Amino acid sequence: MRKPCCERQEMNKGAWSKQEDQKLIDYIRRHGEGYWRTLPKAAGLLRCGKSCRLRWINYLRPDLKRGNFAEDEEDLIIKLHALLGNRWSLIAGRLPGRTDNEIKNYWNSHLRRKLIKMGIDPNNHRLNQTLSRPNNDNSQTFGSSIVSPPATKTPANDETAKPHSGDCNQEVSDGGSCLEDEESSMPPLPDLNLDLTMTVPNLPEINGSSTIKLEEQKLHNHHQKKPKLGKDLEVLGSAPILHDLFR
DNA sequence: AATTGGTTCAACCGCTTCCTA
DNA sequence: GTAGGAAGCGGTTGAACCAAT
Repeated sequence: MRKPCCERQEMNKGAWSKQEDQKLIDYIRRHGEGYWRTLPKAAGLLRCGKSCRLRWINYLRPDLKRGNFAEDEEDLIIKLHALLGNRWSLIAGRLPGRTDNEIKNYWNSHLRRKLIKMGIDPNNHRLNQTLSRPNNDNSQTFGSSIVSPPATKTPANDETAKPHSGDCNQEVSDGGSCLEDEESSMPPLPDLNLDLTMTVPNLPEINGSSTIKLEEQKLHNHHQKKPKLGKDLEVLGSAPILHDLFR
């Protein structure tokens, strides 16, 4: 049996009050991030550690950039989504000041619709079959062989979304690497201009090594305790397609 | 002014991954 | 090699907000 995260009954839930925010900010200023499990008690908060972490990461962190997404940010998200699927944290790693949650929300509320309007399937970033191919024959059509970026988990394709499974042995990017693997047998992608450069201030130069540096910095910021970026880091470093793109 | 329907986004939940003993 | 705990991730939910009627 799995223990619920907030097993104590007296835990607060729902929206955070100003006082709670302040307590969390004060505590983290004094002691730094991390140790989420013990933080709430130490900070005098009636929240579970998970909740504190989320609140800090998504809302209270001082380096957050809040506000509307710039056009180049939109572009970058779309391109990264095409490569990585719903790996929001990885995508967020390339957008300084943006959180995975924010990007995920923005994707679901704006970008998805935008792509649909353009006749592009947001799940696989290909031109909608109905538009591009009136003759939708069957599983042979590219629809089924589409690289489904790992993302869109449905019971049916859930497997491909899981790192361990899938036809693309490399966890990564099931999206990315599959994309590459199947590239030759696939119909051409709509011109998404997969040039992943963006003019955002503070964005470290985008290339293989800086990519890794960025992630390493995250590690460093995270109390020596190595978060589970290992795989993704590896992935980013090794995925040929990304390697090339970020060179 | 009230109601309704759509949208947004903060927060929660359940699962996976990683680390350590 | 394995089990347990902690952290992290992505999907989902629901309250708040907004525009249309």
